[in-house]
Formats: sequence, structure tokens, C-alpha cells
Amino acid sequence: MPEETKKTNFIRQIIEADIAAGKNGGKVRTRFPPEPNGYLHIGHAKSICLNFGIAEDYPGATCNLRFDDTNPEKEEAEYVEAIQRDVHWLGYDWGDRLYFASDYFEQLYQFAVQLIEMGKAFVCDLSPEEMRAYRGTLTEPGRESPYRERSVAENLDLFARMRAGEFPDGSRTLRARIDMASPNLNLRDPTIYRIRRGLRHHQTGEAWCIFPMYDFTHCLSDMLEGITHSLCTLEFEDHRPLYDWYLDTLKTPCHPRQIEFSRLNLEYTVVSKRKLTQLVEEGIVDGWDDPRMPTIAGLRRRGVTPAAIREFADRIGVTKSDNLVEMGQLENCIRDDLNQNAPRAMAVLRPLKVVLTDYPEEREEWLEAPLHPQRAEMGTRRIPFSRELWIDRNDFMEVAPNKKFKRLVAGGEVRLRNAYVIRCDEVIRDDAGEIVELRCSHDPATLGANPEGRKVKGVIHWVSARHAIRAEVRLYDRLFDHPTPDNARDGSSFLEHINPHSLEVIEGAMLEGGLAEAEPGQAWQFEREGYFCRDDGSEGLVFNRTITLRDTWAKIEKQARQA
RNA sequence: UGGGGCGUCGCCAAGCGGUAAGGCACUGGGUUUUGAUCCCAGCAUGCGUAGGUUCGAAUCCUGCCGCCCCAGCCA
Repeated sequence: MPEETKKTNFIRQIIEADIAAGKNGGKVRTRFPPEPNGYLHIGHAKSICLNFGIAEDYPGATCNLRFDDTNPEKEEAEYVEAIQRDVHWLGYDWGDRLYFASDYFEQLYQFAVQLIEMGKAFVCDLSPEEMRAYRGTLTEPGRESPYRERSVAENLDLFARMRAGEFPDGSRTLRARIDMASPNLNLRDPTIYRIRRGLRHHQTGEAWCIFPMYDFTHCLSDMLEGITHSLCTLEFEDHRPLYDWYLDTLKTPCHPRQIEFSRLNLEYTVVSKRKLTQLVEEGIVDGWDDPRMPTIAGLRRRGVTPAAIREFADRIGVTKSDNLVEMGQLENCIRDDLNQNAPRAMAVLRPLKVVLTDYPEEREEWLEAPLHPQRAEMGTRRIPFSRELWIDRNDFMEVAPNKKFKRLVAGGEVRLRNAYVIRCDEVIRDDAGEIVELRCSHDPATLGANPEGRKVKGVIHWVSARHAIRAEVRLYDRLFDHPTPDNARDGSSFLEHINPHSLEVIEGAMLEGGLAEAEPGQAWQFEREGYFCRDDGSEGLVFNRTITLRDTWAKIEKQARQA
């Protein structure tokens, strides 16, 4: 990475200061700790790039992948698989450091026993409702549980019997004995273990019927893995005193530092797991990998590249401020990457026939065109030219709407990209008055040369009708029509802000022949249209539009309409 | 009204007491067989606000205002 573009943020500064001070023996160890209860999304990508990015950039630093799987009610093995696939796809590798919090269940149990022995934890028989009542409120202190003074021996016995499955769900918990009057609610004797019997955990099966809570599990898992910097989002700031309390009380050999940063908010999207699940379950989208989803799997299927996502993460930075990032920011990263790397091809989305009356019926020419206008090393492709062609309906208007219009008009000339200049001599209509064909003539002197004595401003794309291949093309737009669908000022539900035009399917697009062999996931630029990639998983030839090209003309038109 | 955070250009974000980086967006201009790309130029006398400290403040101090998070046996 060139020095002038070196990533920096307040977390990296802390890490650099720690390295300079010789803390943690100079080691840097981070972790990415998803709960396997859904698919990873763009917000996770920010955290992945932060944690794994740090591991990449500091000598000897590592980043673990750890599944925070302490709640079997919500978790599934399917998600464990998907998450690993997505992190790998983003280009990161955890080597042999794949962990599960559930790997530590026995050790965590022993830590809990230790807490009991120290008089720092007790078995509580309060029901969930009672516990809530005892907790107090934001402004009033809580009351101590009547079970708080149980003897160590009784607590030990009861806790062992909780583990043995003697008590029903919800009947008892193990709680830390801290301070019911703390202004920080997290310290009002928080729950350490709850009972959940008869569940099958995706990793531990039926070995356990008590499960440790996040706060207890996370700090100790970090400690056991020798994590130095435990990065999480802002809502856990209030949990840090508890994170520290467990480690301090248990006098652990090391004490990771928790640092919080703000989560990503992206315009025109939702990222909460509950809402994404709802979109999938209610059939509003096709699945977790629907190209309109903000999931990693959706972005991948859409044709977004790992490089674009990583660049996006770099550009948005890492801070503690609440933020709402414009969609344009992501889109720009996608365009930048694809513009540089996607080979070009021509594809006509809304075909209109052009017949070159002065071009012999049987003749065909194979023209050479660069695969990339700025990168000659990518080579060239050969494209057939013949009497009958397809052009896009949007590239023809019988009469120019204004002086800026530079596409084809009746009686006018236009350049066919990579080929000749043609003139429209006649417009053919069907009985309904619909334009069905253009009769044109071509100027043979304009292949690879400018026309003599006149300027032809417009360039349009085309394909040879005889050689074209037919494909389905799916045009995607944002899923929501409101910048903050989950938080609209009028109290409406995010479901009321679904964009009804988020998907347009074009059945009969006409493509350059070479696209028949397109590999799923390989990005192409369809010149003057946008970036596309073949859909993974569809029968036949189906292309997804990743993103349009920047469209200055559309902007001019819009401004003209508003004026 | 308790506790924890955050407020620098439309959006993101540098800045860490020496006189407001950068990206995106936007506006003008140039190149171009993609209205793409690329190139050039412009875009915060101002850092939520009011005071204070200082030769000097976005940076330090105090008050005020605004926004976010917390009362799961979720993470």
C-alpha cells in the first residue's frame, strides 16, 4: 500500500501506540465474531475488513474467525457454512484459527464455578418477569434478589444440577453478584447462564442444556484466544465495564481491550437481521442471495467484486460517529473497479431492427474491437457485421427532442461503435403505427476513419442480427425508495418503502456472440449500458446488471424536464 | 429525569495547540468511435453553540443545545 493512501483510523492509532509501547509483547490479535444466525451483510463487511485488514497490515498480526454460538435457538449450521464462504470470498483467510465459542463451554463452566466459589455469582430463582421488576429502571436503582445470599455450597450444588438438566427452562439462572444500584444496568447482577433444554446445538448437540450469555462468553473467549484488541460496535460501550469485570474478577492471565466503533448505515437499505429475514421469508426477494439484498451473497450474485467492497470499507473509514453513507459511495467503488477490469462487449437490451439497404445480403465482415479501450494488453475480440442489425430503441428518435440529442434520428447519421457511420433513410411502422424497422445506408469509408467533410457526434452500440444470441437480462434498482426505510420519520414500516421497480426483467436482449461462454461472476461492461455478469444458478443465458454506467445524459434530460 | 457516547462542507472523513487533508456529490472546461473512462479548475475566513485559557484554539476548560445507545434468561 502506498504511503500516501495508508489507512488510518482511531483504532489503528491505538494499536500502533500499543505496539510502540511494547504492550501484549508486541502482538496484535483480532477476531471477527459473528453469530451464525443469518447471512453476512455489508455492515459485517466493514467489521471484517477492519479486523482482517489489521491482521494483514501489521507484522505478525492475526485475525481469528470465531462463531459466537451461545444461543442455539437462533443458530444453524447452514449459516456457519455461508459465513465462512463469504469471508473467504472477500479475500480473507483465518488459516487454522477457526473457533467456536461453544468450544469453550467446559472452560466457561469452570470459570462460572470459580465465580461462585469467590462469592461473585449465585443461582437465582426469580422468573424472567420478576427479574425485570427487580432490575429497576434507568433512573431508579434495582432491588437485590432474595436468592443473592445463598451459600457457596448451595450455589455450587444448584448450578451443577442446572447443568444436569434437573430444572426446567426459565426456572433458574446463574447471575453475577455485582451491584443492583449501578447506574449501568449491565452491572445489576447480570445473567451468566440460562437453561435451555431439549435443543440441539449445531456444534455441541445435546451435551449442554445451559448456555452462557454473551457478556460472559465474549470476554473470556477473547482472553482464551489471546486476543489483544476486541473490536465491536458502539452499542456495546455500556457492556465494557462488565467485559472488564469478568476478566478482572477472574484474574485472567491476559486482558484484551474492547474498542467500539460505529456501525455502518447505508442509504436505501436495511441491514437488521430480523428485517432481512422477513424479506426472504415473505418472498419479497428471492432469497438471501437475491441480487438486491445487501448481503455479501447478494452483492456477489449481483456482480459486485470483493475489491469493490474492500475499497468501500476503506473509503468510509472507522470512527465513533453515527453515520448514514450515501449509496453513491458504494456504487462508485463498484464502478471504479469494474471500469478498470471488466472487458467490454455490446448488448442490445431493447432491440430495434436496422436494415442496411446498401449492404449485400450474403456479406459478412469480422471487425476487430478492443476488449478494453484503455488497456490494450487485454487484447481484442472479433465481432461480425452484416446487413441486418439490432440497435437499442432508446438510441433512435424520429425527431431529435433537443439540440443536444446526438443519437440516431430520421435522416440523420450516427456512428456504429467499432464499425461504420450509418444514415437513417426510412422509418418502417406496423399497422399500429409502432416503429418496427429502420432502413439505413452505411458509409464504407468510415470504418476506422472519420467521415469526410462532416462531424458525426453520436456513437451507438449494435449487434449483427444474424449472429446475435438471445438472453434474459435482469435490471436491478435499489430495493427501497426511502433513504432510511427502517427509520422513516412518519413511523411507517420498512415494508411500505419497497421500491416496486427494483427488478425489471428483459426477456429478449440481443448479445454479442462471445457472451454465450460468459462465466458466472465474471464482470462485463455492456458498452453504454452498464456492468453485467452472468447469473449463477439460472438455466440458460441470464445476465444480472450490477450497476449502470454513470449517465450524464440522463441527468441532463432530467434537468431539462424539471426546467 | 440515571448512565454511556457522538457533533469538522450535501455524504463519508483527516486533523491530536501553530492558523481547515482527501474521497464521493456538485459546478465549469478539455480529451474521447462508450453522453463511460481520463485530465484540469472551482467548491468550509469555517469546525453544534456561548464564554474562558493562550501570542495563537477544530484541537485545552466551562456552560448550553442537538442526536444516538442502554431496563433480553438475544448478540
